[in-house]
Amino acid sequence: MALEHAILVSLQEKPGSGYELARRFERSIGYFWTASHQQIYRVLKRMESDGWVDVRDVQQYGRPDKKEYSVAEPGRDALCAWLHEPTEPESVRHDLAVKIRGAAYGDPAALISEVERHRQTHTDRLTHYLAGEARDFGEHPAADGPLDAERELQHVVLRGGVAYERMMIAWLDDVLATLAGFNTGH
Amino acid sequence: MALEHAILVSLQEKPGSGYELARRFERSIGYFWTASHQQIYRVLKRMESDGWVDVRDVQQYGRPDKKEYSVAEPGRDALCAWLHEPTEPESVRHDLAVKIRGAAYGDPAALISEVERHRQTHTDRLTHYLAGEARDFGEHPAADGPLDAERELQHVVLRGGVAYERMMIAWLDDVLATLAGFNTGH
DNA sequence: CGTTGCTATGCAACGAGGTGCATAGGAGGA
DNA sequence: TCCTCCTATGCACCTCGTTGCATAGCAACG
Repeated sequence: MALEHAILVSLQEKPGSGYELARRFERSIGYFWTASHQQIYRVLKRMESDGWVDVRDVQQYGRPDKKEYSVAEPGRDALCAWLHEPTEPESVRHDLAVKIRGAAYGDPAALISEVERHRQTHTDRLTHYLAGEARDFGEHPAADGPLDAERELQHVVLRGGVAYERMMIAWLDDVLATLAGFNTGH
Repeated sequence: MALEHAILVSLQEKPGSGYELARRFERSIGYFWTASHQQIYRVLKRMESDGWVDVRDVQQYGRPDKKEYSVAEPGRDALCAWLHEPTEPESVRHDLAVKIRGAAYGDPAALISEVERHRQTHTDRLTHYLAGEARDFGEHPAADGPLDAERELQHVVLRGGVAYERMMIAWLDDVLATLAGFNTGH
């Protein structure tokens, strides 16, 4: 029930079309909230009919026209209200953890390549995050970037991503060492 | 599409009823894969009609009778096959991260109690994990517990949970320090 | 006896989310 | 010219998951 709010935040940071939002959900926002373009278009329709966002037709040359969405007053109110109500769920779905526990009843060695693949994904993301951090949050003092609060809050969320990836890489190394123990007949 | 597999893993570790599975999904397995009892009963029905699990009526005294499920041959095969196919999604849904980025357009101070509440939840979970680790994976050598592989794999997953909670607590402290910076007008 | 609470199973309805497909304009290459 | 790819929007269908409710046995308490 919070995709609306993720979209509101993204549109506050910068107005854009459904397509552009979908691209943002493949990076930045997408690192802690995933959404497909179908979902985004559907929710944007609802938000528009609820008056949360305004739409503006934008003609483009060299590419199809688009609809640019921006946050309307009721949308800002809804976002503000959401910030004040508690968030509980944080539902978790770690396929890999289930697989690791399940490996005891199959072939533990078969998991090694899978775990290594996940490790690679996480090192790639970490590299990507660190590059983004150096680019957007280097020592230069804000310059023409976003406001201080916006900027610092984006930065602390990014640091969370960095911490998460580092933790995962260290844990996957632990998992690999454990799996290796079975091969060498520990 | 992996609740079936999570149930298979849990039933491999120990056969049980839908109700008992629901309890397990409130702890242990539930720490990395959530499921409600309605979902579990529905999926168990399907797994039974697919021949993945066997059912046995168990009469109980002092409490209602139950159906005890255990993994059948096709279920073991399905679990083994799943272990060999790659897992990609790992879809993420971090309300709190969205809220933190959104706080720039509302009242950042309003988030402090929310973040502190989350921090408390994570310290509680960490304490709980560490207690479980000391209980189930203390220095005593396996004793009458599960097999070595099963035991070690359960342990490495638990260590993952511990690492995750520690990372979250450290990050939430970072978030709180950042939010405090706005109050003191850094 | 009625109430509360735990064990145990289940249905109905709804909304969220994913898969697959359709459409359409334009760019660039074979 | 056809093919492929990128931008851009959208529908239809189906599954997953949540919410709310219903049933029923038994225990403990007042």
